[in-house]
Amino acid sequence: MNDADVTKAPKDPPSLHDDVVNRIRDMIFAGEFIGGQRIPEKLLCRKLSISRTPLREALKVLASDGLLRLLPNRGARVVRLTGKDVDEMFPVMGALEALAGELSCQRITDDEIDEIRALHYQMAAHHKRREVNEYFKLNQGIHGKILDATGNETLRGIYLSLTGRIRLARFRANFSHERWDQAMAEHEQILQALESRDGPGLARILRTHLENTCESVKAVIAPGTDGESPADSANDA
Amino acid sequence: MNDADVTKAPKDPPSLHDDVVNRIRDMIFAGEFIGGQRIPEKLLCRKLSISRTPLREALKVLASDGLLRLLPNRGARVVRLTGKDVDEMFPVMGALEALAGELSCQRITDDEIDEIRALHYQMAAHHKRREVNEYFKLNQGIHGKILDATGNETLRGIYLSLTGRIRLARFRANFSHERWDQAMAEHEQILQALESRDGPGLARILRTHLENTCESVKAVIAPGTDGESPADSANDA
DNA sequence: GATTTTAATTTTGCATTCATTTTTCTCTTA
DNA sequence: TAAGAGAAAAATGAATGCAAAATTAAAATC
Repeated sequence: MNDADVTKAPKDPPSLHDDVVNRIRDMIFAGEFIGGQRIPEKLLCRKLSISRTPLREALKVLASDGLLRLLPNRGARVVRLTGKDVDEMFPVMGALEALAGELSCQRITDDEIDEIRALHYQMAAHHKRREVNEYFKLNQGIHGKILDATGNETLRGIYLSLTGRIRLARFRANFSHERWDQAMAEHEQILQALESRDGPGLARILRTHLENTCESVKAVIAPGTDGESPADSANDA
Repeated sequence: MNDADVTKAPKDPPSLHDDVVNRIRDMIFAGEFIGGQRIPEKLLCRKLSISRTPLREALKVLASDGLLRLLPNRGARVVRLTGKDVDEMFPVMGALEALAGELSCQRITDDEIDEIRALHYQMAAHHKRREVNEYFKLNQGIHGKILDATGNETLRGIYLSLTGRIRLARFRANFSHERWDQAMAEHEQILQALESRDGPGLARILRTHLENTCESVKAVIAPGTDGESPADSANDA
C-alpha cells in the first residue's frame, strides 16, 4: 500500500528509514492527526521511539509526497484537501486509471482475472450486507490488482501516491445507498471488460467510475473548505 | 522548473530547505554526478556549505522523488534509467500530456496562446539553425506553458516530476536530423490544435509526439542497461 | 475588564558528536 | 605475484546540543 518502495528495487532489505515513513503514513491514514492540526515532533518521537533526526527526514519525505504540509519554523500538519484539490486530482487519476485499464487488458493473465473475480464476488457480498469497511478494502484491492496487472511500476507508484492523498477524505465517504449501488454496478462492468480483455472499454468504465466517486468524495469534504485553516470543521469524529 | 513547490501554497516564504533540494536537483540535471556513481555526503556538504543534517533531509526527498537512489549504509547515487523505466514512464507521461492537452484547450486564454506562439517561432528559428540547447529549452517552455494553462497544479506537479526523472537521459538525446524535423512538424500541429482549441486533437498529437520522443530517448540509453550497476557504461563523457 | 507589551517557555533548524557499517589499505601467505 | 585476512580509515545512521524563531504566559497599560 505504501509507495515508497516503488522507487527502489525489490531486492533491497527492508530499510529502517522507510519503516518510519510508512508508520507515520499509516498513522495519518488511521486518522491519528486531525486535519490541519499541528503535529509536534516531540510527540511523534516518543510514539515511535526514535530521535528527531530520522523523524524529520521522514516528515520531509511525506511532505514532498503531499501528505503533510511543512511550514518553516511552524511545524508539520496533515494536508486538508480542498474541493479544488479533489477537482484537480480526479481527472489525473482518471487518466491514470484509464491507462491502467488499457495496459492491464494487454497483459493480464487468466489467473489474475480469477483473483480479481474472487475479490469482486466477495465485495458484492459485503455490498449486499452493507458492510462498508470490508467493501472498501476489497474495492481498493481490486483496483490494486488491475494496477499490478499493468506491470508498470511507475504508473503504480504515481497512482498509489495520489490515492493515498485522497484516501483520508475517501474512506469517510460513506456515500448514499444509490451511489453505492451504482458503484457496484460499475464494478460488474469492470469485471466484464476485464474478462473480455476490452482495453478501451475498461478504460472508459474506470474513468466514469472514478468521476462518480469524485462527486461522492467532494460531497464529504466540508463545503466552504478552501484552505488549511487549522480548526474549521476538523474534529467531526 | 522545480516541483517541490507544488505541494505547498504559493504564499509561503521561500523556504531554505527547498532551496537545498532544488540546488541538488539542479546539480543532478547539470550532470555533476555521473549516473550510478556514489555521491559522498561530505562532498555535497562542502559544496553547499551546509552540515549533513539538512543535506540528508534533502537527499531523502530527492530519493522519494525518484531522482536518487539511497542504499542503506551505502550512500546515494543518481538513478540510472533503464530501457524498462523509459518504457514505463512514457505511457504515463503520454496519458498525462494528453490530459493536459484536453484541459488546456478548455481554459487557455488568447494571451497564453500568443505566448506559446512566440515560443514556438523562436524554437523554429533555433531548429533551423540547429541550435540544440536553445531549441530544447524552448521546447520545455512550450510544454510547460500548456501545462500551466490547465490550471491544474496537481497535474503539473506530477508531470514535472516525471519529466525531471527522464530529463537527464533526454537532454543527451541529440536525436537524428530526421527525428528533429519530425518533432518540429509535430509542434506545428500542436500549435494549430491549440489555436483552434481542439482538445481531443491536441491530446492525440501530444501523445504521438511523446511516443516518438520516447524512441529517441530509448536510443540514447545505453543498450543492455538493465540495472543500477555502478560502473557498466557510466562514464561515457 | 480588555488590550497591548514584554518575558518565559516551547519548538524548530541546524551543527556536532557517537556508534555501526562499509570500504580501503596493508600485511601475510601460498 | 596474486589472493586473502585483518586492521585502519572513511562513510553512514542516529542522538544530542545549541541558537533562532514562534508560541504561550504574564504583566503592564489604557
